[in-house]
Formats: sequence, C-alpha cells, structure tokens
Amino acid sequence: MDKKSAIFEAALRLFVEHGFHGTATSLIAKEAGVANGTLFNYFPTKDELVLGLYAAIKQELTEYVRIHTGNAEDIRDFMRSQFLTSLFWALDNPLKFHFIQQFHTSPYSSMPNASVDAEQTAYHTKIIRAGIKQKMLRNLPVDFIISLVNSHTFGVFQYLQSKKLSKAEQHKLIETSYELLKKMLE
Amino acid sequence: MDKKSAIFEAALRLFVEHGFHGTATSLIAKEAGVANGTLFNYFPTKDELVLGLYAAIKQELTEYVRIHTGNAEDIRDFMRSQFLTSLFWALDNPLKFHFIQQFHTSPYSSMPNASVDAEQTAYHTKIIRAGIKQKMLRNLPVDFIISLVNSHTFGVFQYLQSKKLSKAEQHKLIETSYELLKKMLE
DNA sequence: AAAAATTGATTGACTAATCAGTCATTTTGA
DNA sequence: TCAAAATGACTGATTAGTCAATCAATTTTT
Repeated sequence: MDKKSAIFEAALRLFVEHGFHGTATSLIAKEAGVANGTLFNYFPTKDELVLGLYAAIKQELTEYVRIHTGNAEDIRDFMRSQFLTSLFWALDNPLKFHFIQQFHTSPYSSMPNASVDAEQTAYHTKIIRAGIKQKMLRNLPVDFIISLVNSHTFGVFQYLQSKKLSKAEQHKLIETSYELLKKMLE
Repeated sequence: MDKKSAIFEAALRLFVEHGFHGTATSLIAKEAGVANGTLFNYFPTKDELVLGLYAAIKQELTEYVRIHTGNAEDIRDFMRSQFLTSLFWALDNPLKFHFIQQFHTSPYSSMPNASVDAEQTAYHTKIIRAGIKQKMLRNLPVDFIISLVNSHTFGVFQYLQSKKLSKAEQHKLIETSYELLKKMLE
C-alpha cells in the first residue's frame, strides 16, 4: 500500500476519534505502519497533514459527485442528483464526512489554506443562479441558499448516523429529505 | 469577578480560537488572571473543564429561551418563538454558539457526560409530538425533525456570521429562515 | 480589644510524560 | 553503484497535573 495513503487513512481515523491536537504524529505513523520520520518526509508539518487530508477528502467527494451525477440537462434533475449523491457518499464514507464537519468547526478552517473550496463554491453559485432564474429556487442570497443546503445535508446525515436503518429505509429518508429541501427553497 | 467564571470565559475564547487540545491549561489560567493550580482546584482535569463549560453554556441557552419565549398558548407561536429566540441568543453570543458546534463535532460529545441534553430533547420531543398531532408539522420521525431544526438553525447562524448585516437585516433574514423552516416541515 | 490559632482558598515552582520535528544511518530499487 | 526513500533514536519545548508554601479572612483565646 502507498505510504501516503496509509498515513491519510490512519490520520483520518485517529483525528475523528481523538481530535486534531489530541492525536500524536507518532501514533499516526505507528498505526500507518510507517516510521516516525517517514511521516515528515510526506508532510513537513502536522498542519500540512491536516490541511492535505482535508483537501484530499474534499476532492474525493467532489469527484464522486461529478462522476455519479448524471449529466442531466434539466437543472432540477441536476440539483436533485447533486444532493442525493452527496448524501450517498456521506453514508458510504461516514468518517470522511465527519472529518469534514470537524474541520469546518475547527480553527483550521480559518487558516491560510484558502481557495480549496473556492472553485467549488463558484460552481455551486452558478447552478443556484440558474435555478433562481428559472424560478425553481426562491430569490434569496446565493450564499444563504448554499448555507442552508449544506446544513440540511449535515442534519440528514447526523440523523441517519444515529439510527440503525436498512439501506432501503435510508434511501427512502434521503428522498424525503430532498423533497423537504425542494419545498423549502422553491 | 468570580474565578470560576473568569476561567470559563478565558477557556471559551481560547478553545474557539485554538481548539480543545490546542489550548494549554496554563494559558487558560494566565488569561483568566488566576494561578495555574487554582484552575485545578475548580476543575480536577482538563476534560472536566471542557465538559463543565459545555454544560454551563447549554444551560444558559436553555434558560434564555425559556425566559424569553412568551408563554404562548398556541403551539405554532410557541415553536416560532423558540426558533427565533435561539437564533437571537446565538447572534448575541457567537463564541458560545460556535463552541457548542465545535463540541458536537468533537470526540468530547461521545464522552460519558451523557444526559446533559437528555431532558432538553425530551422537552422538544413533547412539543413536536403536539405539533404533529395538530397537523402543524408533517408526520416525520421526531428525532429527524429535531435534527433538521438544529442544523437549519446552525446554517442560518453561519450565514449571518459570514455577512456584515445590520440588526434590522439580520432580523429580517431570521424571520425569512423561520418561514422556510415552517414551509419545509408542514 | 488584641493576639493567637484555624481555616480554606490561592499560589507558582516543579515534574514526569508527551509532543512535533530532526538527522545520521540504513535499506531499497533502478 | 548510487540517489532516493525509509528508518528510529534523539532533542528541546511543552504539556497536564502536583504540592508545599503563602495568604487573607474568620474564629478562638487571652
């Protein structure tokens, strides 16, 4: 296994379990089956490991959504697909999704990593503007809509994590949660 | 000033700025204007300080909402008031509200503090059940509704924090966000 | 009323443990 | 053969938590 991936994997698990500062780099190296110094060959500082892990996970999510979103012409279908796919990914990768949340509410999110999410936000902005123009979405500030969609996604995820539901029940609820979101924003 | 309060105040500020493990107890003591050892007279361990701070803040919010929620007979007015009041408090206490979020996505939330939020959840459950019975709320799992309301509140707060709006504009947006929530859940 | 004694809160120097990061050396693989 | 990758012992700094000493306020004794 690729050592960098092994480090990412161990770091993800330990960060979620013990927090960023609560996890020693030496422990990450050990769990990754790698020597202490090797970790610092790949990531000169612990901060760069955290930021690098966030960037990698965020990119993985974006990529997954991009691939699995049918290239729907209809904007409504497109938005629906984006929402559902994100949640499916979150269910398949609960640790990673949790890590994203942990990162966002942590001091790291205001560090000079910047612009990792910038192009994604720009992309979302474009879609939402189109949705508003076509009267699919209520005319609200775009950033406001983005905030609401993100937090809604997070709320649904949290609920699903706390309950033991079958795959079918999960998908049913995700469908419902999209209906709710649509109703709220149209 | 009460030393325990001084410690809480410094800890809140530093935890939000540097994270839980990223903040040294010695720094908290220093910023609180208190000797190192004094901190440990009040809180035998750092964990107990974190958990104690969370409990205190959560109780403050609950108390504030309880007092400022008009004892409305109408359940709809009551729910509306609960939502608006929570957001007003969050706007007046951004650090504390941020801390609550930070805590929830941190490993501390799964520590044996338990049941701090239990009675509050029980209270919310009662209200929501009544709302469903009176056809004000869609018939969805109660926990699901609670998750959605909480995350919605958080989303609105995050947006308001990121923008520089006047008090009037803020209140307008909070009103709107309640309309959206109502529409989604009815 | 003054002095002495008792109390509990407060202090900060201290320690053992742990941390992020370094570096001289060894291993790997082309 | 040799450059790059990997190693792990090591270090200086920092950490959570300890503890004997001090202080201020109150109570008891003279």
